[in-house]
Amino acid sequence: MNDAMSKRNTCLDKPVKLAEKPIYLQVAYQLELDIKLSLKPGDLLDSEMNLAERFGVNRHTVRRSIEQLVQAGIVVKQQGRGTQVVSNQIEYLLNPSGKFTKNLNELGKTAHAIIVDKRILDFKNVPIKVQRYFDEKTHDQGYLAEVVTLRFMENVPVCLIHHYLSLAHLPDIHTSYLGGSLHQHISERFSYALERQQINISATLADGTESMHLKCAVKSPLVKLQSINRIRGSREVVEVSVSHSRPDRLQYQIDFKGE
Amino acid sequence: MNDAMSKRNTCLDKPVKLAEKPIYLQVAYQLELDIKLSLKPGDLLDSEMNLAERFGVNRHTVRRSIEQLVQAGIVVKQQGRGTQVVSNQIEYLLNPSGKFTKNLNELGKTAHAIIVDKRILDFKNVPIKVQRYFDEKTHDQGYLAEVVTLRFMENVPVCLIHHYLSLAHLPDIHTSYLGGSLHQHISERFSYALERQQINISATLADGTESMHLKCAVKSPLVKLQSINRIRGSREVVEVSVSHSRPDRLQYQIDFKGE
DNA sequence: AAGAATTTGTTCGTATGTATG
DNA sequence: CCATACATACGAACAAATTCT
Repeated sequence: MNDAMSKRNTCLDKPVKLAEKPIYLQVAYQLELDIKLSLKPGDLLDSEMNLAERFGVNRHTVRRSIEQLVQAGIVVKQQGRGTQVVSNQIEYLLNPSGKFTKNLNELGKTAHAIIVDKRILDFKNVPIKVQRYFDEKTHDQGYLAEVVTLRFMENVPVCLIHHYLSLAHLPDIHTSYLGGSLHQHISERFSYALERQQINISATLADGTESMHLKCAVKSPLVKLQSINRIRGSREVVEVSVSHSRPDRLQYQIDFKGE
Repeated sequence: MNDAMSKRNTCLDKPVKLAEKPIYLQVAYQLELDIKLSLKPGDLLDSEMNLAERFGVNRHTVRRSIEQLVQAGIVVKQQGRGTQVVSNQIEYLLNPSGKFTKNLNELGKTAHAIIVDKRILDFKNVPIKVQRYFDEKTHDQGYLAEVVTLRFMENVPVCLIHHYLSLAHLPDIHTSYLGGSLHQHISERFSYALERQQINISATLADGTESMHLKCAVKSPLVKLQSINRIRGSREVVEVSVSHSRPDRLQYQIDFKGE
């Protein structure tokens, strides 16, 4: 890496138009190689200071390199702890019981969710695509709760979800739900077992908010799933959720019978 | 913004635990406000140096603030020129009226399809994600047929599909299939009834080829579905297909039982 | 349980390279 | 050629979160 720095020497006679890539990209490339060759998911990278010393560059430069890897979904950082190699894409099976957290925990993955935002929405301000799934009664009442959650797997944000919830069925959901598994909370507090009725599949580009939460680049592709959840055995739609997830981190899967 | 900096003063007597956000975020917020209030798309921001002076912070700090705006898609930077407010984001248009809803169970059975390309592939050149689903026997044989089809609905191209087909089971598929429903052709010619075993869901950005065939912009989001097809009742995988479809034209849907 | 050590996060400063007009 | 503006890189110091002792 020191070759790169020689560029800064003030030798007048050398018309070196090296046109090399910036150091931080070279370091990022080398780090990525190191990770592939000698590190497993979950391993911690060497500290920024050590890496800086090893590559003979400033700590800022290393930080910028690592930032590239974060953007690429290869590592995650945590203050006070370190920089951790992330496991490969995780496969997630779509089935009628939409219990995200539970399903993943059963896969042996640590999963959790935090609340990013919540509010009460006038029904008229609910996206039309969502409105259509709620029935007249709810429509008359005029309000829905919107809860935005961010879901993590192994401390990596993978999925930003807008939940639209019927206040008729779940009166204080926007205050009582404080994170974790939403469906479990609903089941415990309201004794409703929810089940998926339908899922719509689409794709979008990450906007500013999504890129911020999901730690991905603006305009990177996201899988968009809209799922309709109703009370088991009934036709009453209680929740419509719209999720945006990073395809590089989360691979949805559908299995057809036979299993 | 200078209040923020007073935090660094070494006044021992003030236990100010301001708990404020980092300066770069405060500056970013203020900049965003400025842009909304007094700048039009296309306008250039003040230079980093001026902004640094105005906010009383280091230029690095301003750079980091602006970086936030870049990530959020609010501005773009150009070396030697300046930082420009971006024209109102071109909203990705979901065309509600002209959208086709398609159930995944019917995928691959559509009638109108044309062949874009076909060839025999050495197994080693098959994408790894596809390779893994074919068993040893096919692997030994060493070749797969790749057929690329473009599917239309109402004369609009909606879906570009790469079919990877086992030549062991479908010896002359690459010459005998001439368009139309692929699964029907396979059923008629080889008496194999295919059934879908699994679907993987992802999202990508349209590349040159895809945008050409699908008549969409390069880098527009596409739904990517990989489906694994085997002979009904057996475990033998005969076809793996990877489809890219326009979410504005084609809405996939999964229904869970109860239907 | 308290404190030290470690690691990432933020901010300042300075210098030089490179693209634009 | 020159002035301007962004890009890269170095150094130093302290803050904040986590882990270890």
